[in-house]
Amino acid sequence: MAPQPLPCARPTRADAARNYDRLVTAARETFAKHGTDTSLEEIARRAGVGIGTLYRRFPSRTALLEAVYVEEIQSVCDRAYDFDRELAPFDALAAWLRSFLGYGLSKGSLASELTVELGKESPFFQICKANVQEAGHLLLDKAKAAGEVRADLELMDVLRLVGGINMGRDIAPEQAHRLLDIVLCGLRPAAS
Amino acid sequence: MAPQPLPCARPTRADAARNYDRLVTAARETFAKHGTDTSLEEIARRAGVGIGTLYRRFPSRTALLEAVYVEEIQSVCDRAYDFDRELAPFDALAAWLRSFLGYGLSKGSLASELTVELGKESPFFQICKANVQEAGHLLLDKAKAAGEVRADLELMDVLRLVGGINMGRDIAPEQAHRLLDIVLCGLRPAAS
DNA sequence: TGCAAAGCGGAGGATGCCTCCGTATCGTAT
DNA sequence: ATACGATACGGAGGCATCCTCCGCTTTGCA
Repeated sequence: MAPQPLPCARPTRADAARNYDRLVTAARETFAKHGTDTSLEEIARRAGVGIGTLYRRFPSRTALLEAVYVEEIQSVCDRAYDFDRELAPFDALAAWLRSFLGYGLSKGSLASELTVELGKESPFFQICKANVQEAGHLLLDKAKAAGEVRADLELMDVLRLVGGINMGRDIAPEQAHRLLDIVLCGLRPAAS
Repeated sequence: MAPQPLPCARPTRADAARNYDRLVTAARETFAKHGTDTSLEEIARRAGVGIGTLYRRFPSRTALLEAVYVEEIQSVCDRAYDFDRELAPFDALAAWLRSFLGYGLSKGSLASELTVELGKESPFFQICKANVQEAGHLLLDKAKAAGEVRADLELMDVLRLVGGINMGRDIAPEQAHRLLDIVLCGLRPAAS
């Protein structure tokens, strides 16, 4: 089953669409550079729109985060299918988790908020989560079937663990990868 | 080597000491009940002191967090020595990490902030960290010596991993313990 | 008992969140 | 081309929080 397309809230009217794009672009840049606690007024200013416009389109800070990063999460999901095709079951899972982690690292503190949001209820994230879960299940189930990971693993546990790795802001990438290696070892079937 | 005593910023003058205690107590209760994003003015109000007094004593929200929880972190450290005495190496390490995790869980979102702070530079946390590391090294090194965990583990990696588990707020305790079990498996020597 | 040092506390400036509504712009029907 | 209803814009302003600053009070000591 292919992942569901993401719903898109981009408005139809020309001026509205233009402002939507400006806001998302400004938010992407600003969140990446200055962290997700940048004031929304600052983002509106950079986008050259009024604060009212921002709030009409994105009722909450989270809504803006969603719009900014949903697309990139999707690309992480998509990669799962490539890995599945090209690698052995465990390696595919490992590679995917690595890219999942890498995605988080490249986004700095943003990753934390996004991973936290995985538990929340928002139209965007519901679908995102479904896509992540679908991709994850594919890889995890194959690895289970091949006997290369413990059969009692729950996907959300694995994701949460990987997500937790870069929760502590400013973790060094090489440390993050060491942590992931520990987790990957933990996924292996218990040595009898 | 016994852990170092914690430096105590408790002031000497009677009125100052009284207010210090009131603030810490109010903060402890309020953070526990309403999360760490309670306004500092609210805490000052509950403590029955002015906001100025709070800020003079605790220049930042983090400083207040430190004062509140340093003592409890210490108790987690202390338990390491009990575990060391009473359990086999790996079990002692596991038990300690479990209590480390349990400490975090019981504090809700506070745990995140504290774990993040482990990387920071503050007089309080420097010593805290030293104590945690000392306790952790004791258990980890013994487990390594017994060949019950991988020899290449770094203590801070392990702590960060465990700390990361309850970074995602609102994790269910049983899920948290499942995650810890995965991590514990990951600490084991690679099955040859 | 008197006094200097230490402490107190809240007014107030700065900033951020979010709402509301008068004005401007767009798309379309004529 | 024009007119008009729907849609969108944007910033003033209400509210909350952060944090600083400084005149007044309390304390401990001589």
